[in-house]
Amino acid sequence: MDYLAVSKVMKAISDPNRMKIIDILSCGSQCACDILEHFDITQPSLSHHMKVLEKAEIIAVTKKGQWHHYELKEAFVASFMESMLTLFSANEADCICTTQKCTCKGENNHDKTGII
Amino acid sequence: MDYLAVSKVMKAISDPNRMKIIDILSCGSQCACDILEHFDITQPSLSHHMKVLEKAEIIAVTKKGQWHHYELKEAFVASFMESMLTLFSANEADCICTTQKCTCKGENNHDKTGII
DNA sequence: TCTTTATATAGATGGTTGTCTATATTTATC
DNA sequence: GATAAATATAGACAACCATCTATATAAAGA
Repeated sequence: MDYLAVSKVMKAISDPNRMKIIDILSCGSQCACDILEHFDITQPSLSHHMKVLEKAEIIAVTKKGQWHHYELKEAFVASFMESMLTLFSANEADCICTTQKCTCKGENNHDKTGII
Repeated sequence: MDYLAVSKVMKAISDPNRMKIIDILSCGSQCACDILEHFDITQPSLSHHMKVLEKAEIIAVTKKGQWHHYELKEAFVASFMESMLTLFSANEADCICTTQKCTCKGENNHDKTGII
């Protein structure tokens, strides 16, 4: 698992305002000026947040005249949820506990023999 | 949805090293010294990371003698995955687009009439 | 072309964070 | 009790980040 890559995406999500933006966009696409009305931040601050989400490939933009319409990328949602499932699941096939040497002095759920 | 609360938990997860710790613990509980061997950081740095995860109620500790055994909290995994589903899903019943006033000049998926 | 509206960029700033070294605390063992 | 091992705490520091004000760009309409 590419921890750095996934953590970059998570950091993009884990700001309260950006999380709210995602929640808003989960209902359908909206332009920046509409999104802004849900917040108490300035327009440049929102612009910054949109850039962060865009760079993380969480949202996509389509420009119509002066309006920039943002939408939540379905592909992102699917791949992110799968990453979270992988992270929290004990998948012994490619688990870090089996692929990396484990010199446990304590307990380890993979080795009940106490040899390792 | 409590964006601040969820974002605090996400911030706790979204460090590459802490994410790796979670991945390790998803295989079963381990003590700090065993976890440390997977990393290139110092012991105090790991101790700091464990505190962050503990404070976010992502992991739990049981102390046996000098060893502190850490485990991933099942309750956290369940509630976190549910939060993510809520975040990404368009739940029109309590969606922010319907509960908050929306003065959209552009498009909005909840209102096809163009009145709002 | 001038004005208005929507969005982006530049630069500054205060706060947060991940890491380190050094040291303390706690527990087991000799 | 002295030593060793596991973990925690204190304090420092560089890097990052969310926000702001001020300004620029781009598109639409008068």
